[in-house]
Amino acid sequence: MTAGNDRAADETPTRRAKPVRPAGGGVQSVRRAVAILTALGAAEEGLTLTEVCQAVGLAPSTAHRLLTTLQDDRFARVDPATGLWSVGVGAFSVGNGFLRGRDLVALARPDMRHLMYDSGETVNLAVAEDGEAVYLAQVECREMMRAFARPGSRVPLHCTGVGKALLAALDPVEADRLIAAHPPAPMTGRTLVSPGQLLADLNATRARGYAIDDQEQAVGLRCVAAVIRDQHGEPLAAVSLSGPMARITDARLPGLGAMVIRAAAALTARVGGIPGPVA
Amino acid sequence: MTAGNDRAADETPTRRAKPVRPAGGGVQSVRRAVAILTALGAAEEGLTLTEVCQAVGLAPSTAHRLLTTLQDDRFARVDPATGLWSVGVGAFSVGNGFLRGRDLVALARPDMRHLMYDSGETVNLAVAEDGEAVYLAQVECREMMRAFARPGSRVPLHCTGVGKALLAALDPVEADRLIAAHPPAPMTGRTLVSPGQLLADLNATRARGYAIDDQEQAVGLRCVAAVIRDQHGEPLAAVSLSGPMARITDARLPGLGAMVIRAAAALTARVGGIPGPVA
DNA sequence: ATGACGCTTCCGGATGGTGGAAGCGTGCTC
DNA sequence: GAGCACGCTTCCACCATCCGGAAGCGTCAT
Repeated sequence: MTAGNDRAADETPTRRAKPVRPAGGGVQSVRRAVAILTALGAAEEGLTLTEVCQAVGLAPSTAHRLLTTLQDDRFARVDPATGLWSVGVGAFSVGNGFLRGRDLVALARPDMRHLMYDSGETVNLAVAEDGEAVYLAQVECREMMRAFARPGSRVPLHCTGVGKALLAALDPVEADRLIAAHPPAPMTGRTLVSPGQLLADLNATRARGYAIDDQEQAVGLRCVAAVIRDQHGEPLAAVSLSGPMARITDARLPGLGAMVIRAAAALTARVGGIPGPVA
Repeated sequence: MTAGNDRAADETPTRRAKPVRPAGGGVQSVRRAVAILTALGAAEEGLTLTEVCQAVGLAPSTAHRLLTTLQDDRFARVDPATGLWSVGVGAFSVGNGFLRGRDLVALARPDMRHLMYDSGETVNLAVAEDGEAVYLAQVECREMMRAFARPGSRVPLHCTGVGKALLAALDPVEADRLIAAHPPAPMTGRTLVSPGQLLADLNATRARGYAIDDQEQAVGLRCVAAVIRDQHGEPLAAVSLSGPMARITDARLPGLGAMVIRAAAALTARVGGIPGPVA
């Protein structure tokens, strides 16, 4: 929306030199509260009041008032001993409401567990959202060394198993648009950064039925992934198996790929989807 | 929700009576935004603007402005087709930050102490790990004779209150797998060793809401236990009350069971969990 | 014991929020 | 197909609400 901030003549010389809205019309205090929550959510261990102030650029009194307001609703909490603020249960409960409506996660969980038992590797479920993949759920394996992806965290599409599985299942023009909008950034030395390489890999993915991420996101991490489709045959989500190079060997790839394809097919059926019009 | 909107028909002639802000002790718009998010999170399928207004008692324009502000930060989202508002990815991502630093032991301690005072018996907290139960924390009662479980120690699932509470809450195939992997060993003359007995007891546990260990782990030791669930409704941990036969009499069992159920429910809420899909 | 730092509370001022009303757009009914 | 009704969205003037400087207080380190 065009921020119509130019209506008031603004002739007044003593006017604030901050006429432009940071990001358009909104409710300032709500926006600030959200920024604070986001900062808290990104923090590893919790933040002191001063750190919150630095993170969002607010006066201590303002930040404190917002924090205590959030605290009243359990959206934020403070450890009295350390004075560290962190995300509260309320935000967690509400955030999990995001998964409601499409009970994908609830439906997927049993299949994910079975897949974890069959393969012995960590299973992830992710959806595409705004040109990135968002992890929705994870079933961790019991190995000492295992991949960890926090539900809710975002990763690029071009360098992850789930991302490439989703991209490969999209309409090509849509995929091109997404790739153009989010230029592939190199994460490791093996990341596919040129559109040509990436498109070739997506073709291979389609042919093979599952995507392979061979240390393209993180060194030493491999995964395989397959797509779950909705009732129109369009990609809805992706499941992946991920683990260290030491366990996900070349020899195991076809077997793991078959497992993840089978699980994705089961999930597609479970959500009432149909296999896509395969080329 | 009795939306206590008292704006109309107030006694306020023209002047606020300078209250001690019984409920206004925060930032109004933030509080309202949080209320909206909570309403969205509780909704099964999403809410129309009008429903949001009714839920939180706001004017449509105000609710709309708050919603669009939240939408800018991805805390809320609207389906253009249906006009239904729901919780956005941003809230999901941020909310999951709660899991970092969700220290089950620290969160549980107050409730455990409370439970110990109410019951007069020793309280234990345990999680399932690799087919066994691991004690995480204990609040000891002040009786001379009391059960002792060292935090960190492992016990079998089949013969302990916490273990059976956890088993009973698991997916049946999962429970079967665990029982098969860890064949029930007899600890006392009363230990349930046959799978049939054990499964029957797990059914009884589910029906009753709490597990009973009647000298199945150690002679003279009885306990009751109930399960704590995570955000998916899956078992996360269990709390138990344990003591000598002399004090944990048949007559007290139902009362103690109710207490342990109540404590487990409180803990489930505290960790952002939801009650499981009851059978 | 003294200082320094950071958290919390308070308060006047004016910025930013509020909600009534008008303006659409859409989906029904007739 | 026309009209209607409902609900979403934008606009605007008023003023309640929120902002942030400053003072007060507790805690920790020197």
